Amino acid sequence: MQGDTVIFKVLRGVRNAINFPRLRNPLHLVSPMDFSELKSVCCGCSIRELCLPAGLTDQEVLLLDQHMSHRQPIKKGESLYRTGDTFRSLYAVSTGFFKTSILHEDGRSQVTGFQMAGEILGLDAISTDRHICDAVALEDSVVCEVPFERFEELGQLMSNLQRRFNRTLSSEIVREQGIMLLLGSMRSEERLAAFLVNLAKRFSIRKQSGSELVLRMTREDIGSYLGLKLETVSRLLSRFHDEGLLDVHGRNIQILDQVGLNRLVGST
Amino acid sequence: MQGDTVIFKVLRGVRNAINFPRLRNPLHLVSPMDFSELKSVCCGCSIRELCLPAGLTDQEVLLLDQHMSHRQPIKKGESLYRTGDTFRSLYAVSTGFFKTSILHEDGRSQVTGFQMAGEILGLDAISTDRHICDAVALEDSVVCEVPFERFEELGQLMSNLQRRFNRTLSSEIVREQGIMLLLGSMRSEERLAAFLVNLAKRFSIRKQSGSELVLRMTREDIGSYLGLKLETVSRLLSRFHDEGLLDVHGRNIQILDQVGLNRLVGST
DNA sequence: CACTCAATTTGATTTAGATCAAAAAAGTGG
DNA sequence: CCACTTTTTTGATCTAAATCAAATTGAGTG
Repeated sequence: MQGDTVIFKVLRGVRNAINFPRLRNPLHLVSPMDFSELKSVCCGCSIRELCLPAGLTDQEVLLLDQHMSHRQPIKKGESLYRTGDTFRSLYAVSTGFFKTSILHEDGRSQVTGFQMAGEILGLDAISTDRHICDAVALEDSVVCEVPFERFEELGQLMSNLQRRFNRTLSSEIVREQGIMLLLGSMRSEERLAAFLVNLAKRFSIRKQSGSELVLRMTREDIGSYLGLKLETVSRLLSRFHDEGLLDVHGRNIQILDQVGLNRLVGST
Repeated sequence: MQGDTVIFKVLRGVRNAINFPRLRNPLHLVSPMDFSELKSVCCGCSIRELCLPAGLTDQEVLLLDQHMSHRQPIKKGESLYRTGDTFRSLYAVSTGFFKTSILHEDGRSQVTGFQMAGEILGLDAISTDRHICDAVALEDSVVCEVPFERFEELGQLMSNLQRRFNRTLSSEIVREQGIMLLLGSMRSEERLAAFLVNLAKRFSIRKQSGSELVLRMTREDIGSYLGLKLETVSRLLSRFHDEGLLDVHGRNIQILDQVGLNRLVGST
């Protein structure tokens, strides 16, 4: 294939250009390349800058690419991983929408996040080598698998990548702190408003409309995420609708008053 | 000083023994050593195994030591850092007790954690280079400052350290998920019971009594952390006392029925 | 030691959101 | 297209925890 030849050339360049320190076990670098693997997962990806490759040079991205597995499709409703599964890989959402939820012993469960294109799944599993939550696709999706052992080795080669990854992990800590604040000290309407504003922001960063939201999750999922019951979520949506903040048609929600919604989050 | 001489010898040994790859800028390794810095912060530390050096070899710990700043005392009530401060260092609690809290724009604040010996402060700041919470000492404490830039370089040298650090970050993510579960789907009594059980466990790991807790924080701090009002915390403590689960004398709390307390967390 | 200020406890009352219930709407598959 | 399940909405009622209020305890300071 023509494409592969080009990439091969560039790769040779990368090896020479990047002045990386020697690995203790550099076998995976000097072994003959498997061309079937050279799918250039990241290089042509439209959301590169929102994902793991963010901030890397083209050459570094190419090196990262080499260590990624194929893209993997996940059908709506399927689990990417489940609680207790041994952890081998992180997953970057390429397209689609996921939810993660933890299970409490007594059957209760709580949604801990919704992930869209560019966001990383599985960061929590690094600590114990086992997944501690379930990741379920809420629509037909595609993920990029990142075998973590290889990724850690690559981090040793590319300080740039490692630094970015430290930030990725730290950002997840910050995100969760935001939810702690939301769950611990906001009233129901503030929570829902914050949720919608956040969702809209993330959609618009991805070049999708920041006002026309198509929710992929049920009211129950939203409620679980926000520490509310589904009835409360439904009532609040109706109220926001009545107040002219939103236009609600089932899971299609249009934000009519961005400012008003933002005011709800910050105040009271 | 005699002590320094010994350490110096060992350090020479370390340099030769550890077969680390070359750094792009290895200046800080070959520059003449600053003996005043050689305090051996970690090596003799009793909580080494609970802290950043966990799992490192003696020689690796010595190398880490070389990159740490002095121990730094913090008086009760003082801030280690505040929201908005630029991030330069992580801090490992050596002795003492801290709380971290985030401030909402509208003045509301929420306690996001309590940190004791061996636990790391500042992980959330990596993402933005600014601290996003306040860290306040709840008793006279001592912290070990870990300049983060140097630490990242060291991570590039010692894959072992970097791997451990990835886990440290991931553990923090998991810890916060636990709190999300607590805030989102537990009733007040379960929250408080979970809090006490967790505190007791962490004390006992540190060779302190796992049943005689001396709380360093106010009822309001506890409430803020658990998403409850201080009156509720107080009432619950009184109730647990009446039910024979605890012996409560102000901030001195003795756990009388560990099993009963654990049952509260898991069930209902 | 007494004084002051902060923290804690306890009681009475209110309320936000949960729970229970039932109808309406939207998917889904044969 | 129809039968069937799941999801969503809306109403009536209940309750856990918040709020308001006041007394009590405790810690720190001149």
